[in-house]
Formats: sequence, structure tokens, C-alpha cells
Amino acid sequence: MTLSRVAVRVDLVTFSIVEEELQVLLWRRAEKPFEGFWMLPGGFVERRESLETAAARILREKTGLEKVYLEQLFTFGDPGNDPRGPFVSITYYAVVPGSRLSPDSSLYPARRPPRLAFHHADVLAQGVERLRTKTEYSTVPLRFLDEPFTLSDVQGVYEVLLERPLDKRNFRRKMLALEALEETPQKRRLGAHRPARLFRVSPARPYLLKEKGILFPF
Amino acid sequence: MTLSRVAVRVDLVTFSIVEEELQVLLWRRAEKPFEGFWMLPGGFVERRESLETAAARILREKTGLEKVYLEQLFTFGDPGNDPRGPFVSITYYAVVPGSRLSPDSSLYPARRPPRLAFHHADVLAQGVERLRTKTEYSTVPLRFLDEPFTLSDVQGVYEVLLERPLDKRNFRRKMLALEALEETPQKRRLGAHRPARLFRVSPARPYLLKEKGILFPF
DNA sequence: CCAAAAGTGTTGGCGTTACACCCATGG
DNA sequence: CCATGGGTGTAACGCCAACACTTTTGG
Repeated sequence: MTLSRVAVRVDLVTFSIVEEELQVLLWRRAEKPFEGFWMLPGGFVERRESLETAAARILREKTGLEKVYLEQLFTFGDPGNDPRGPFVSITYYAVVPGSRLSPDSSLYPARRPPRLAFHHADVLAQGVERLRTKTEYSTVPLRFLDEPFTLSDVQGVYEVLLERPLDKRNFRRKMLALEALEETPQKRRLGAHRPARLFRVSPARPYLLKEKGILFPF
Repeated sequence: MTLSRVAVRVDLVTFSIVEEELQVLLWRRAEKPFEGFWMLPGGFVERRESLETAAARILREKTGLEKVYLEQLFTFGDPGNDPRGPFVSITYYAVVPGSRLSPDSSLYPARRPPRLAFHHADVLAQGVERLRTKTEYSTVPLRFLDEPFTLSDVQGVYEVLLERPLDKRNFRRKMLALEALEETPQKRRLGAHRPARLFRVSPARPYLLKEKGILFPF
């Protein structure tokens, strides 16, 4: 048996919503091959470091962000068939509020990205698909928002992710029925109109809502 | 940066349905640590071998099976914190008809397994969870059956996976509406009763049925 | 008082569930 | 002719989608 040892990479699909569109954070590749192409930020896992820790570290190094939602996507690997040498790539996706990204981050529309290096177009497509699926039965989309947020903010996120307008009354009824939100005593007063109630993510059952049998879409 | 190279393992959750119960194929561990414990069969990925290929090869080596449904589950890795040395473990699950396993395979109830070595109890639990989820929106459960099969066979599989009895008429209506099955001209005549129509999996759209908006349960 | 976003209930249609009997065969 | 599993239709219910107006504020 020829046991082979390979490097382990983590590659990140970092999603954000900016200007009513789902965006992904990209990085410009400086070396050959694929010089000048865009790619997903990533890096190698170091000694005595878990995969989760490596993913969080790499995200921090590239964006300065801490405590974002990270979820493992898929592992790609064809050890020995890549010009850069043998490795496996474990992909994660992250969900980040647009406001927390530095303004000079290179964001691109996740559903119509530029040409990407290596197999990164596949990785991104899988991330988009997973995010859409999770939108239907989890509260992961709330991670796109800064707390506290209004119900209109939440609806906007779901509309971007599902790519279709939603009914305001139905949306609010369902979202509140989940008991995933916690109302704060404050209101957002912004401009010449009625102030909006502000919510945060309820600390209990933060992500899953399948248990309540409530599904988006509507 | 201390780039580390690690071995890559594939570990397999091999499901089958035998005697009206979801079972998993286990292997007895001969060495320390965890000597005498049960574990998921697995092995190391070799040079120039893709992960999928390695998973298929390891399954073949342990069971003699070819062409079974294999799907990646999750990647575990805490390189450097395991007594056996650094590695990552990429887990897959397989779905196999009970008839294709050799009679002396060690099968155990997947939902109440014996004590497992390492982190394998977690892996198994994730596999069970994933399989249940997929039962609701895919035709993966059909892979538990030998072709051709009857509608009663299919219903039996779904009942075992969902752990609850289903209504015969409703089940048939939904299953046929998927257009995932193809009727064969043969009938199964077995014992003193009306012969049953025999089906096989339709070659088109083999796995997914979300597109038709049809969900199990009933 | 006007503009702009927040907030709020009801109904009709459709899909899902619940339910019981006849059919074909072998022994 | 009897036992066994295969095969079939309908009606009530509950849930979801559709829909429009009032409220609160700042300017």
C-alpha cells in the first residue's frame, strides 16, 4: 500500500448581501497557473490545528472577521492530479453581514461570478445551492444581518436568497411563529415614517426550524 | 507557516435494511487503542487516487460490492491530536441491498449500535440523520432494493427509514407521481395471492425529486 | 398635511390525509 | 373455497397563498 501524505487546504465561500444581491468574496491570484484569475480565499491547515479552527483563522486573516457562521460544504481531492502538488481541499461557506466587510473587499455577484481559478466555480455553485436549500428550512439567513434588525430587513434577505418577492403579512406570520427571534425594547427610527420594531436572534435553537414544520418559501 | 502533510482516510457508513431494520456494516478492530471495539470500515487514500475512487475501492475490498450508491458525508480532522498520527477522515455513506451482502457480514442496528471506536458513533449518527433527510426529498431509498421490486417493497423501505407506517394508497399515488419508477412487463408471483407488478428505477432523473415538489412523509 | 415605511386578518382553493373493499392467485 | 398480499377512489379537513388598508412618524 502506497500511503501518501498530502497537504490539507481550507477554501472559503464567503457570502454577503450588498445592494440587494448575494455576493461572494474573491481574491486575485498572483501566481501561475491561473495568474490574474479570481479565486476563493483559502490556505493550508497547520500542524495541530482542527479544520474548523483553520477555517476561522483563514477567514480572520483575509477579512479580520471573528465569530461568523461557518459550515462545511464538501471535500474535493484528487491527490496527485494537480500541478501544485497533492492536497485535499475542504470547503466551507461563511455568512457575513455586508457592513462588517471592509469597503475595499472584492465582492462579486455569487450567481454570475467572473472566471475562477481551478475548480472554484464548482465550489461556489455548491455553496449557492446549499445556501438556497438552507434558506428553506433554517434560520441561517439571519446571519447576513447585523443585530438588531427589523422584520423588513429579514424579509429583504430572504427575497434576495430566494430570488423572488415575498408577501409581507405571510412572511411575518411565519417568521414570528418560528420563535427564532427575540424582540428588543428599542425601535429603529429612520426617516419620516413609523418606527420599526427591532429584533435579535433568539439564543435558543439558533439555526434549525424543520422541527416546527414551517418551511419557506410561501 | 508550518505546513503539515497528513494521511487521508476514507471511512464508510454502509447501510442496509435487513429484517425490517436499518443496519450498518461494522468491523472489529484488532489493534490498540480501542482493541476489540467495533468501527466503521475504512482505509487510506492511495497516491493518485481520487476520494470517490478510494471510497469505492475500500467498499469493494471489505465487501466485494461494486456500483453501490455512495455519497460524501462530512470530513473530520483534528490533525495532530490523534494518537495514531495526523490524518483527516472523509466519511461516505453507502446504500446496499441486504441480499448483496455476504451472510457473515457483521451488521448492527444503525440506530442502536454497539460501542464504537474513535469518533465513529458521531459519524454513524450523522449518516442516519442524512439518510432520513434524504428520504424526504430523494429517491435514494430505492437503492436499498434489488431490481426489480414491487411497490410494497418500496413502501417497506420507506417505513423502516421513517420509522412509521404509511398509508398504502397514498404512498402509491405519490411514488408513481414522481415518475422515478419504470414498470417492467414481469410480475412477481410468490405464494398464494395476486401477483405484484415489478418496477425498476427509471434511468432518467435517478435521485432527486424535489423538482416535482413532492415530499415524503405523507 | 403629505410621503414613506411599518404593521395587521380573513377567505378561498388546493393538497394531504383518512379510510374500506374487491382482485388474483395457490394450495 | 379460503387465506394472503395486491390493487384501487373519494371526501373532509387544514394549511397556505392571495389580498388592501390603517398607523406612525418627520419634514
